[in-house]
Amino acid sequence: MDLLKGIDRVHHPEILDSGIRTSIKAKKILFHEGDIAQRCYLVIKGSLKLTKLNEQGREIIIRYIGPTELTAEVAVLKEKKYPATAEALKKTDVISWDKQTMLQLMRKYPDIAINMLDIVFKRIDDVQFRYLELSTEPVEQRIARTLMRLMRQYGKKTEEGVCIDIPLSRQNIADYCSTSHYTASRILSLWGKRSLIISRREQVTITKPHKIRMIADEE
Amino acid sequence: MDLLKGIDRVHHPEILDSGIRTSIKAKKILFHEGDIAQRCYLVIKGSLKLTKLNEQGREIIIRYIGPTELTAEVAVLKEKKYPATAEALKKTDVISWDKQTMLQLMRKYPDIAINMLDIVFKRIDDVQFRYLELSTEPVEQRIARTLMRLMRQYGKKTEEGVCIDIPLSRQNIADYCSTSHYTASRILSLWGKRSLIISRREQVTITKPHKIRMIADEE
DNA sequence: AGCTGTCGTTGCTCTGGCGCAATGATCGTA
DNA sequence: TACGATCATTGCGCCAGAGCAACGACAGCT
Repeated sequence: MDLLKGIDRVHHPEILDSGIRTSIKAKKILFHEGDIAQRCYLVIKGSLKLTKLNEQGREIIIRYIGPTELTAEVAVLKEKKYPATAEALKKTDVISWDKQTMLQLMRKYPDIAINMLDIVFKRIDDVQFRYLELSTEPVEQRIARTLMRLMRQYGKKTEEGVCIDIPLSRQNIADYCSTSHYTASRILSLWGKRSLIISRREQVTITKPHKIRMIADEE
Repeated sequence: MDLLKGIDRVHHPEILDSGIRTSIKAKKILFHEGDIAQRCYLVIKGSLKLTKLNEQGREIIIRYIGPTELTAEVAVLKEKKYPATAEALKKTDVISWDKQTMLQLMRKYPDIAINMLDIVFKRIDDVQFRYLELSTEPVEQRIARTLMRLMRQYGKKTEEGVCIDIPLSRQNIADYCSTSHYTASRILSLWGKRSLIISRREQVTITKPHKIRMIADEE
């Protein structure tokens, strides 16, 4: 639990209970880009997709958010807008806090504030790195890196390989690494033929992680 | 002064004096990407260029940092690395604080912590927006937006127009909006012929800001 | 003044990847 | 089980922009 790192387990219930537990149905929107940020959210179960739209209505995926991850931290400050839209991929449980409650918590447990800073810095690092990637790496490499990222976040071992356990269309992959669904499809189907992955409708299983990693050229 | 917003002027000297004032010569490096972050910096006079390198050694510019702006906030947390390299464009004066001092300050003046959060959230917003831009807008538009940004940050009124008052080569512009210096040169020289700008060696003056703004297509 | 090195410009070529169109595969629903 | 809707695949043409090469302009140094 990123937010509670370093805090004695005894206090966890108090902290979590001070928020409101809600459940969002699959494909429902939790908050919209541009709305005034009222609450920040911790995902307990399920998954969110965080996206932004440009003026022409093209969607890009900022990231996926799974259990134990926090989002909309910006809600702790006043008069801020949500910088992106969050949509539930499946039935998703979250705990949310409004500004006052979260600030009180941070005052009582300063580690929460530190952890939040830590989360936020990691976020910056992440976007900046992906920005660098987008500037300088070709699509194939970006897709490979995206699969590696998703594998680490959502990978489930199966007898076929590591399955990325969220609904993941070619369009989603394209939106996540800024390409077209045509290109995403072409590359995935190529990798499928080479047996690096098994690709089904809205689902990818990685059978040769090391090979994908080589294409990603990490480090 | 972003960092001191909302804090009584009486306390400013104490806060600023608790840091160390240093001067960096033009073209000298203040900190390197990847080094352990020891201090965070407030620019008083002059300017910094913040860059990242990819594996192949290609440079991208994250942003320029001018007076009253803060950088390397990440240094308040332990064991963090500088996420980018900062180089002085000209002789630049900064005030810097180490982790302990800054944390003490934040404890004594909680507004500093709030302001820092605010700065950091603005940073995320910024990168995410530029990421969206890079994904979806053509080069010409990105260059126009970059010029608008630099104009707001470094614009000086002259009789010719608004001059961007930092050394700014075509290569710099290219690194800032992820294109090649060839393309940057072609576009700037086109705009020069249309008298939207006056472009000299390492210097750009915008004579028709509204036209550039139209190309940037802001809002 | 002349030399050297950096920066800027521009014609040319080449290609990564976009987007259309057509088709096939699979899902949910009645 | 049949049908519409969404998702995936692939051949094809096209073009924005990268990169090379060659040259010009200007700055700083001796």
